[in-house]
Amino acid sequence: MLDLRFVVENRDRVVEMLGRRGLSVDAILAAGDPWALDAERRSVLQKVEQLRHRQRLAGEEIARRGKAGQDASELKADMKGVAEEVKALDGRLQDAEARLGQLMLVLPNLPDPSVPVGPDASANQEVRRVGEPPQLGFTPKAHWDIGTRLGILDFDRAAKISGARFAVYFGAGARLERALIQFMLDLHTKERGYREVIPPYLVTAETLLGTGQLPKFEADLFKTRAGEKDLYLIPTAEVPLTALHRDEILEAADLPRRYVAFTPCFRSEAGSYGKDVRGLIRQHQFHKVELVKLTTPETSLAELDSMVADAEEVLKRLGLPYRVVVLCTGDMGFWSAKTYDIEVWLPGQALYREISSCSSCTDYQARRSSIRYRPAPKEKPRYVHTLNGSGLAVGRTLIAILENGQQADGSVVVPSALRPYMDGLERIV
RNA sequence: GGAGAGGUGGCCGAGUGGUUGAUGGCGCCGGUCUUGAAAACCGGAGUACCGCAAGGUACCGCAGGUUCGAAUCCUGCCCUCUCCGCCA
Repeated sequence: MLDLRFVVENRDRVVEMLGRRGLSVDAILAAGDPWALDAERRSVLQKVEQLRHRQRLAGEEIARRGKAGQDASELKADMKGVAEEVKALDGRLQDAEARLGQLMLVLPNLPDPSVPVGPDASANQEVRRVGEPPQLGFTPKAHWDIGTRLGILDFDRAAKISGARFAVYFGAGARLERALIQFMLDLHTKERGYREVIPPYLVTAETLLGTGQLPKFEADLFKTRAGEKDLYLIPTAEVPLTALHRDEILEAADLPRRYVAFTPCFRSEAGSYGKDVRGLIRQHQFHKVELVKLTTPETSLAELDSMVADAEEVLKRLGLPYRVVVLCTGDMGFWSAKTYDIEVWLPGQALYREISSCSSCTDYQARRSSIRYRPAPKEKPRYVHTLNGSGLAVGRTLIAILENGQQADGSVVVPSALRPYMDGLERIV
C-alpha cells in the first residue's frame, strides 16, 4: 500500500499520479476519503492518548494511596468515567483506522515517473527487439497443432480429466517442459546469483494481502477449503517468495536478496472467457520459473534492468526472437510501479506474446508485508523494494520452441542449449 | 482424527493485578583496563504511532472481557511442540 503519511501530505501529487493510472479523484473518494478519515483518526487518537495518560497517573496514585492505607474511592469513581470515555473514543478510533486501512488496501501503487502515460496496452512502448523471426518457407502451424500431431500435447484428454484450460504433456513434451525448468534454474542459480527456493504452493489470505492479490483480485484465485482452514493456490511464486521475509528487518548487507523458484501456478482466469481458448497460452495450471528480488530503494530500478536481462538471457540462449516492452501506466499491474514485458515471437499467430513480466513494486508490497531493512547500524528501518519477474513462463517457452522450431515435415528442432537436458535429443519427431 | 504441553525483547529464560517496555543470562555495540586480545568492570541498545516541540501513547501469539489499573484473571481464536492413530 501507499505510505499514508505521504498520501496525506502530498494530496495533489498522489491524485495526479493515480490519475495517470486512470484512477480519478471521484473514483478514489467513492471508495472513501483518506484525507478526511486520517484527520478524524488523528484528532480522536490525541484525545484517547491524553485520557490514557491520565489513567496511568491515576493508577499510580491509587497504588500509592493503597500502600499508605489512604482512601482512593473517589479517585477510582472518577476514573471509572474516564475508562468509559476511553472505551467510546477508542471505538471511534478503531472504526476510522479500519476504514482507512481497507481504503489503503484498494489503492494501487504510484507509477514511476519514467513510465509512459497511456490508457491501455496500445500505449506501451517497445524498448528493443532481439533476434529475427525465422524464415520457415511454409505456412507455420500453431503449437496446439504441432504438439497434438507429435503426440506430445493432449488437450482432449485433459478436458476429460479436468475440463477446459488444462493440458496433458506426453513423452518428449513432458521431457521438454522439464528440461526447460532445469535449464532456467541452472542459468539463474549458477550464473545470475539467485538462490533456489521451493516454497509452499498453498498460502494464507494474509500472504496474498501482503503482495496485493487480495482483497481486490480474489476472483482470479483458486481457493481451497479443508475443515475450517482456507488456503489459496498460488497464482505465481511471486507470492510466497516475496512473503518470505514478511515482518522482518533485514541487514543492509543482506541486500539485494535474489530468489528463484520453479513452481506450478494456478489461476482461475475469471473474466477471460473466449480469450485464448486454444492451446497452452492461458491455462488454469502452468509452470513458471520466477525471479524475486528484495533491494534498497536506491538500487531497485537498476536491479529491475538486470532482472529483465536475466530473463532475456534465457531467450537468447534458446535462440528465440523477442522484444522488450515497457508497459504504460494504464496497462501496469495494480501493485507495480514499473513493468517491462518480454514478448516472444510466435510464428503460429504471427505476433509477439508475453512470456515474461518484470516489475518493480517499489515499497508497495514491502509496506503491506512489513519487509524492512536497516540502512546502517542504529538507523531507522526502511522498507525494501520488491521486484519480481518471470524467468520465464515455462509453458509459453515451450510454445515458442514448438512454433519457432517447427519444420516442414512437422518435426521440431530442439534448441542446442536444451539438448544436454534431453539426452542429446536434437529433434522431436 | 484423539490426548497433552507451550507461546514474553536477537536468543534463552523470570515474572505475587499496581512507577514492568518488562529481573537475569547469552549474544551485540561503546568505554575502562591491556603491547594486542581474552577475562573483568562500566555504559548502551526494540518497533510503531501522535505531537512544531517538550513530551506522550501502544505493543509480553491475536481479538475481546473483568478492573481505577492486566504480561499477570476470564472467554474465543491462531500458531508451535510431544504422544497415539491414519497416511505420500
